[in-house]
Amino acid sequence: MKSIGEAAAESGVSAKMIRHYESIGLVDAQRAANNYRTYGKDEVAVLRFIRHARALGFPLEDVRRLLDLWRDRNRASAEVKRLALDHVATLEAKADSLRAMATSLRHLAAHCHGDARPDCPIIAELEKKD
Amino acid sequence: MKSIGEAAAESGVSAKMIRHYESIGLVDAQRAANNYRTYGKDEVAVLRFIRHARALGFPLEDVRRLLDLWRDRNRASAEVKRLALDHVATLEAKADSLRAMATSLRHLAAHCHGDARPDCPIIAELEKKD
DNA sequence: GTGGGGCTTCCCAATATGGGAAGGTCAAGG
DNA sequence: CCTTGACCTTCCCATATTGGGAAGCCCCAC
Repeated sequence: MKSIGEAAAESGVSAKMIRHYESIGLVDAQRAANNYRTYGKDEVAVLRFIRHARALGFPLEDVRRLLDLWRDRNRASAEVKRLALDHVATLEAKADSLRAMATSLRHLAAHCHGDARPDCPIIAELEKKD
Repeated sequence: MKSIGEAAAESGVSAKMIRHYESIGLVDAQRAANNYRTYGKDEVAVLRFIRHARALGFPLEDVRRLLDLWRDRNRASAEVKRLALDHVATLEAKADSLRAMATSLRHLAAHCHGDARPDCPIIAELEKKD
């Protein structure tokens, strides 16, 4: 049985986050006689799973569903796939939005002298009346 | 002189946000005898400026600097340009990060049957040991 | 038995936006 | 004159995720 520090080192999830995930019901922890949390291999595997899902940008509520599906041996892979593709759509929408901002701003900046003079199309765009 | 509701309608910034921007010192408001906030054309122009900057993804701290530069008639456009291009870099980094997640996940999903069977490469990836 | 490192809980911080309650103000209309 | 409704005020709370830090307990090594 590992302490929270060991579980953190093994799973790559900070102790702080492990406690947080427990507080929102994503992970379980046994308690030793001294009230310290203890973790077995299963819990560490859950933590690693969460870390991987987070690395793919899944919000914690999605992670919760993924964990449920993971534990469900009778899951339909269709459900996992739907969850994943919905998330992909969300990611791509956000990426598109950010890239659109970047492109607009880059165009504006391209026309800015960028010297000591005050006039600047970026500022001009921001102060437009529409 | 406009009320906060009128300033909101004219600027496209919600009354809630106008109050918030005031609380963090981005905007100023005069008070009428009844303690209601009042706004002139200048303040509405500031609010519009903020909305445009936010639409380009500038965080409020950047907006604060942009407002200072806007008000400074002796500004060097180089400063505005640097701020903008730094922000563009941030936006593109985030967009790239999101797109990388989307691409990985899309590849995983492409190999998922997506039927009633439980086995799924997405889940398999998440439970990997590394 | 003391020091240090790890553990506990609890509060606060950041981001930006909004919901909603409780109460003040004002104009219109019965 | 009084009510009603629309607008304003302030204050608290919520969202999502991660971290910093304090105060205090636990245990091992020296």
